Amino acid sequence: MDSPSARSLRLLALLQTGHRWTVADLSRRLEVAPRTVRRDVARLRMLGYDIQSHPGPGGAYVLAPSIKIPPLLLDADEVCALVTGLLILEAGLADDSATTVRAKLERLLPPSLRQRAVAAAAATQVLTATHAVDWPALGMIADTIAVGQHLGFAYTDQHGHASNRIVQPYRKVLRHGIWYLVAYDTQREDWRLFRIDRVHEPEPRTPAPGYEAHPFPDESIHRWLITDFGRAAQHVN
DNA sequence: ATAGAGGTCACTTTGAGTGT
DNA sequence: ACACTCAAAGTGACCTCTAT
Repeated sequence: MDSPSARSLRLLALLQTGHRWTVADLSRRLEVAPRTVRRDVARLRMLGYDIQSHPGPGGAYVLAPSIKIPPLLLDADEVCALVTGLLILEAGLADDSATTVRAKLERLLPPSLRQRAVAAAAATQVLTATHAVDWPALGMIADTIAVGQHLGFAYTDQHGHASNRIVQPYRKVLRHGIWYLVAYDTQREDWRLFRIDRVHEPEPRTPAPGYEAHPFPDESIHRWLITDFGRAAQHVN
């Protein structure tokens, strides 16, 4: 049996089809009693969704035709957590990408939750340094990690020395507003840490035939990042 | 007569708190 | 760690009222 939240999400998805749904139809589709369907409808209305009903013969539930709502169902605490997370990200970024995401989220939320999102944003101040983020590069790195490709790029180290690298990317890490790439350098045959803002012209590379990916030497990437990252970051490539 | 709205009650499930 | 208790929430059944 679905949890109440999961069932409400399914109910919302059914209503979004634009069809007129009787309680009997919905109770069959959701495999719950009609009374439970009505209670779920009431819950969605409390969240601000405009679900219209027509008493009497031929009556049915229908989502207000002017309302276009995505299948997004969050409670007030989850909205608060999500907004806070975006604010932390906003504070660490030099561009407005997280800000626009938060604006879109607010537009998608029903009124009562939108009020919570706005309140959470207005009441929160995050203090941190900001750094420019190369989103296309981050996206490309994520893709290459996901599909097991290598990454080729030009790199300028902290001393201004330029070099060309081909690496097996492992993780991108955000620390103090700076994005790093943890990767195995296939030419130097060792693990390296790269600042992504010093990476230029990254492009996916197909690994050589027979190449076997290097597993990260420590089974706990998280522990490594916590205990060794500070030292490693001081000697970043 | 049909169908949605909503109140009440009993039962079940779930999670927190407590004792051993 | 485990068992037990208890409160809260969810659910289904039954009912009455209202609108068509």
